[in-house]
Amino acid sequence: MLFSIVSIIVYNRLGVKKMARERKFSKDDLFQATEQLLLMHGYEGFTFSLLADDLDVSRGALYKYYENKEELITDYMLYEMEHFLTKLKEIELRDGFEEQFDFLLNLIFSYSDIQKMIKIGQQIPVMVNKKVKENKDQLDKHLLEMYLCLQNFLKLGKEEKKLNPSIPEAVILGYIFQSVAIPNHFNIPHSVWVRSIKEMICHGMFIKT
Amino acid sequence: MLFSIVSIIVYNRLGVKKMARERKFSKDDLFQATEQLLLMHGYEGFTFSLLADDLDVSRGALYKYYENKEELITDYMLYEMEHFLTKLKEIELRDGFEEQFDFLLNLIFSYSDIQKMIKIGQQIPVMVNKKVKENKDQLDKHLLEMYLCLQNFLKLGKEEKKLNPSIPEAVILGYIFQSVAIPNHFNIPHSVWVRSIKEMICHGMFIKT
DNA sequence: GTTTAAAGTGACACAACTGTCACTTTAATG
DNA sequence: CATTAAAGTGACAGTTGTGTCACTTTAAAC
Repeated sequence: MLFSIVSIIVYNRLGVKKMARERKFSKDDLFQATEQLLLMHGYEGFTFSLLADDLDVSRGALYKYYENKEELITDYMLYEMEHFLTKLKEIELRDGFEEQFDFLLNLIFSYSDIQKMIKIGQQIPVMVNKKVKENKDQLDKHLLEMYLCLQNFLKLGKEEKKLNPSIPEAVILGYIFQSVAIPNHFNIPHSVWVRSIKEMICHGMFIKT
Repeated sequence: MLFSIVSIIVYNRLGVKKMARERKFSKDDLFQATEQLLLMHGYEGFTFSLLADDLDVSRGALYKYYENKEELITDYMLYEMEHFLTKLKEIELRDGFEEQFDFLLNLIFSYSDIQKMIKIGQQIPVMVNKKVKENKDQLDKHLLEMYLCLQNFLKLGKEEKKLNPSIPEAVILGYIFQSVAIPNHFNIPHSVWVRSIKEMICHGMFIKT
């Protein structure tokens, strides 16, 4: 059973306000630690023991909120995805394709681990329990919503006669999202890096002829 | 201690030829299973138990060849990298930048998991034992060699006045390698997929003006 | 057939993670 | 100050993985 993790105020059977003992960690603490440990150890390497140590609570305490790690991880992903989607929808406020492209690229760079997280999400077995299945279904719904939003973005690019029509939309979107995963082994300054990435996405590696 | 895994013929102290019992699995069986399980479960999820089950031998038998999974994994990676490098060096036999680019892209698509494997390689702790450290050092040497080979490829592109000089080499190479990792969610046919990716890398998503 | 040495087995002790639960702590409420 | 209920704890049993080792199996060599 998942309890309200936001509000500490709860009500007993008679509807009388009661205050519980103060939490040792906030929802943000929990999700931040989850993210960090997931990226560090991967899905199979992530454990409640690691998480409990990181948050400085006992392992048992975590089971008050989640029955197992799948439930926690999908819940965290849902949280991240909802934040990302909220931001992404602001793209429609930008005028013109190139403005929207700039916006999208900056957004993706500020959520640069989303690609890794999607992969980790795919590793989670569906049949763990009902809650996990619900979370995964919800995540799929959000992914679809994201795709629809980005289709509008590409549609604008085509209307403005800027996009090469012979390249499938899926390739363009995949290419844009994948770009944040390119490892900057030589520590090229961030501004140069982003500018170069943008140039590659727009015009490729060849000299304009 | 790592024994010869290639030849079954061994010699005793007096130099007399002796034949050992036949192996239940070949080096290829071993590495193929290792690859598959690594890609499926990731570094931390990979275990000797899984591997032994997959090869249909006892766990104990594996310890005859490798002291631990780090030793096995780095050995497998070295093997893959050496194969890849051998193939890559054939790039110099191709005439002209565009020919070489075609060759490189095809090669990378045929080793499409190399990107994932490099990431997994980074997760292996260095200080496990001497053998692991040696393998990792050797891997680094091969990565450098690979980079040098690719620098020649880019140099040719610049000499032929085809490459945009304002884009850092690391970005171009990063893009080429990363492109195989773009997930083909909509199952676009392979030939269309590769052609589109190539078009993106060469000229970007914008219409040529 | 006997010898030899590698290949393979299964059991052991140890360590880590899981899920549960009775119990303690805390702080607001009455 | 007694009550309440959530927050948190630590111990327990169960499972899975680790590394080792004495032992058995195999097949060539003599």
